[in-house]
Amino acid sequence: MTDTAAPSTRGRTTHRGRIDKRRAILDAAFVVFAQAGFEGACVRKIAAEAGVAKPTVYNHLGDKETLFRHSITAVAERELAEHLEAVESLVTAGGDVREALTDLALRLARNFGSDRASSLRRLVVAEVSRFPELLDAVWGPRTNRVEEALADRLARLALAGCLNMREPVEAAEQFIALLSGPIESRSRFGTRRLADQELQGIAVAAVRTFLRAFGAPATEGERSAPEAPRGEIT
Amino acid sequence: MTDTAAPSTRGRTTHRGRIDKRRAILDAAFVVFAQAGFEGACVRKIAAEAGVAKPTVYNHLGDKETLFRHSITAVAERELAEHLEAVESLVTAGGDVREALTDLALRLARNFGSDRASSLRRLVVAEVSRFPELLDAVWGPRTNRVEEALADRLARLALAGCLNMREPVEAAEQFIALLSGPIESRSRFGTRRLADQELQGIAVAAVRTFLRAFGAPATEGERSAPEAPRGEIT
DNA sequence: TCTACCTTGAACTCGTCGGTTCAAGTTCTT
DNA sequence: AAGAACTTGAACCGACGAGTTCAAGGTAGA
Repeated sequence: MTDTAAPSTRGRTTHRGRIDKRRAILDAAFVVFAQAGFEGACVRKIAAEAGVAKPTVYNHLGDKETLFRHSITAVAERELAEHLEAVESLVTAGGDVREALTDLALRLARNFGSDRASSLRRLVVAEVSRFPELLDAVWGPRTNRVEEALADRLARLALAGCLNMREPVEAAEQFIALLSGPIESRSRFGTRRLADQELQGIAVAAVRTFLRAFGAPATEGERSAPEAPRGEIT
Repeated sequence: MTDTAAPSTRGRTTHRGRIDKRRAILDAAFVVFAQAGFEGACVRKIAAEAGVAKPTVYNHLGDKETLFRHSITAVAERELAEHLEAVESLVTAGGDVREALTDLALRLARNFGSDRASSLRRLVVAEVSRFPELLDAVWGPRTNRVEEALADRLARLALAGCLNMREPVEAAEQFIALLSGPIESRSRFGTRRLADQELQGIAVAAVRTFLRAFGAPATEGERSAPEAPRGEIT
């Protein structure tokens, strides 16, 4: 930790080391902020975690506030991109709807349940009164961008006859809720790490309930049919 | 603000004023903590908000930490009691299941959406790493007590043939998720105050989806029947 | 080799906050 | 009236943290 500047980055162009240090500072800042909150974190600790001197931190990102903003938005963008990518990949390429939805649910659940995601959520919720503009970076400008994208996909599935719903945005909202709610609850606000098996259980349960509510009439026979085995994914 | 000690509390019995002051301090502490977080809040401000001198605060509740704990648990207990009371009142006394569930959902939604509740949630989420034991006060010792109580009620409804489910705890978890998820999302983490009409819409939508998934086969005709008007409660 | 930029560690300023002390009331009890 | 308990304002202390300054290197490019 104290030894920085891996020699591999030496022979590069001038500003290569700078960029590495900036990234290290941002990463360290997120770690320390996530653990202590904005007020509780001190810049000395961030500098130490980044393996960098304190003036260097102020040299790269002037304020503690801007440091906070940048470190948050950096991971928020990565997180949002992952969620969106998972949602965009929801297609019915001839396959089963339940399978596609379960796949999506599992990917989203793993994202939601990750340490980075829960730390990010905790931080933003905690400091939303001090930094209200961070909501836009994490969720999107006006409404939740993940829900929007999911609503688009669900609407196409409904048009294709694979689903049965009137309000795709409402259905998307509830799909996300069926996932994130239990994850938040069981992980006790991100305190307890959820095993992958538990995430699978939550995802399967969410999809089961979702399809019971919004499954297409064609596949309705599943409702009274004997349930698929519950714990694991087949 | 600077003028303290409303004369109305003067002529009481000796310890009456103490209790009033203690309560005022706890209330003020919650307000200030909710707005600034644990580290961000300073005792001077709490004392000022309570209309009380700073030593009085330390006289009643020694530490800043114990002050925090007490102010949080006080609010949390009231909140939890309200939720539990709402859940306990879920009975099917001959009436319609949808009506009873909608009633419950609306009461819970109004609780969730209140300023106190979202502030409480924000605070606990923010400081859960510093005060992990507060989760027990807010949620219950091991699992969410509201979900437990709701699971009991749902199980009885299922036994009475009004609902159709295998895992009442899972159904309860999802019912709560269908409520709290959209409320959290639409209120933007408690930043925006939700109008009562919006809360009604969320409650009705949650119950609709829940009954589509777990409604008893007897009332299944509702699934393809024309929807009830959506915005308001009839 | 020279120069310009970065980094580093340490010290420093300045403000704030948690917590205490104290003398001077104020109110209730006896 | 006497005394106990509580409150108050103000001052005080020690600690700590944000942000700056500075002299001493280090490194890259010309």
